[in-house]
Amino acid sequence: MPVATAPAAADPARVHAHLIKLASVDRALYNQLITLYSRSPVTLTDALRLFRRLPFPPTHVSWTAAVSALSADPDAALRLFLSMLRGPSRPTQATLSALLKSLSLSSPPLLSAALQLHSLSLKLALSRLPFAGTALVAFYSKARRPYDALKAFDDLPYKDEVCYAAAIVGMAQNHRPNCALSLFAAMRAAGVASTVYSVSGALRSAAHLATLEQSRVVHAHAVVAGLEPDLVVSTALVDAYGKSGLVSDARMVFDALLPDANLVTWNAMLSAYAQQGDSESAVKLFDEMLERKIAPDDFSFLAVLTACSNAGFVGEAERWIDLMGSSFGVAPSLEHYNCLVGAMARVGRLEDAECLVLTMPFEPDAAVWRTLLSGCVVHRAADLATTVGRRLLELDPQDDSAYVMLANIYLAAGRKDDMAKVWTEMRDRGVKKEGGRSWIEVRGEVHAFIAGDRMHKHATDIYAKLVELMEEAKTLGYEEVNENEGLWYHSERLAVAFGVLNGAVPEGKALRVVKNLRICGDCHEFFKYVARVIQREIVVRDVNRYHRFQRGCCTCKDYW
DNA sequence: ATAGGGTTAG
Repeated sequence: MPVATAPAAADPARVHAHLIKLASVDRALYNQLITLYSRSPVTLTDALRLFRRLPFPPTHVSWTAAVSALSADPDAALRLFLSMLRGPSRPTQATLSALLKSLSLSSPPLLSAALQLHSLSLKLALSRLPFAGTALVAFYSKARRPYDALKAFDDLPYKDEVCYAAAIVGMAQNHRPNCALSLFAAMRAAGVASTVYSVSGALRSAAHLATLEQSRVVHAHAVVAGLEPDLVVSTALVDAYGKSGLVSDARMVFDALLPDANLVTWNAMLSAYAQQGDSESAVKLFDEMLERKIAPDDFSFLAVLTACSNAGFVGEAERWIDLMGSSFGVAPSLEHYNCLVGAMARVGRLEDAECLVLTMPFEPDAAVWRTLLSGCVVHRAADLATTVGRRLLELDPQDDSAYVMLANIYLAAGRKDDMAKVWTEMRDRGVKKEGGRSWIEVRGEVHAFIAGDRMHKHATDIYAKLVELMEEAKTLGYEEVNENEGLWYHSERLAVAFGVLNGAVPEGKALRVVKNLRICGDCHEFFKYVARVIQREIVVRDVNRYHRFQRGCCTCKDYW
């Protein structure tokens, strides 16, 4: 072995000289050396020097190795690529994929350069080759062009596990969870092996949809494929179960990998508790994290503070804000303060919350005003809502939720004229109310509802069941807050009524509904009674958190 | 020889 005769590693300059002597006898070795040196930032300049002083004219492999070495600097990589085109060497799919990767690292990704590269690769008949095609899929995904990414994927005549993974992850990144999951299913149907990449992409999508069934299906698949021990896969599992409301399953996966859990894993578990408003478990886990010498980051504190906010623990939230900067060196951000505002608003300390918003070390953004306004909704503070709503609409006149909240507050306060003004203003500015949508998973199938819709094939049964539930709830003491018939068929009610229909959800199992907006106050009240009527748990995940209705109570303690 | 895909928050 010639390498065995190399001088001792203690003298890197001599090792270097020796390696070059070895390489000069073989072009392949020389090109490999460029790559080897480019792997570490310390030797990166050596890699480029090697390329410039090649003892032979650079081949397409040398060019590709050099482009790849420059991937952290897209402009330089691009310039090098252009000099390649001026010479006799033609780019291959390897060159294109290296350059595309580099272009995707720039923020924002260099789209126009990539488009030119794409057209060049079409001309050279490279775009349908696996490496170039996959690089295109990945590039368009990172450039937020999911449609182009899918087209590049469809163009590939042979789809291997890497391009499937790129497409699945790309759709997950671009908030196309249904698309990502059907790609995952298609991949399995085509007999293409799943990998840690495709599985984590699918799990991220299942997490996005909060679909328990899909999380379980992908989990089972990961176990069979032997991918569960992978840290990223396990972390994605913790997150998917957490988001789907199965905190105990999330914890089981978490405990199984505990010695290896990294910061991201701990944060995923923390935010699972936060979404349930389970601040005791969140804080307990946080302490365990410290015992294991994992240093918390801004994200960890955001999870803990979200838990405090959801639980309405003002004092706790104040302590954490103070502590994170003083004891952990993590400066609180506006988002952290937003949680404290949320905690105060939830428990009805609206003046304190307003004072905090005006005096905190950050300029409040629309999200903060929205938090405060939603506190005004819960506590029916119409006067404060007027000023808060104005500030919010100054910052974001297109925020449909602001108009809706204001109108609801005025309605509850009997100020019909003010309410009418809000609706008029909304219409004049061309703002459309985001429709409430709810969905429920039944036997692996997702059924979606919008308020008042009769699109479902069992609509008649669903409405009949709803009336029945209503009557029974009333015998237990349920009173409608507003004599407003519109509430009767809110999307979340339709979803629950469907879940109660014969055998839709197995006996004794909780009904799990996901809603795109905040759950309506009257529906919230109604579900407390329905849970008693049907004698099982109703779980609703709205935009903010989980609500679990059991024995006439909700885990949010009516703070939300 | 060179080259493509991953987890928390929004």
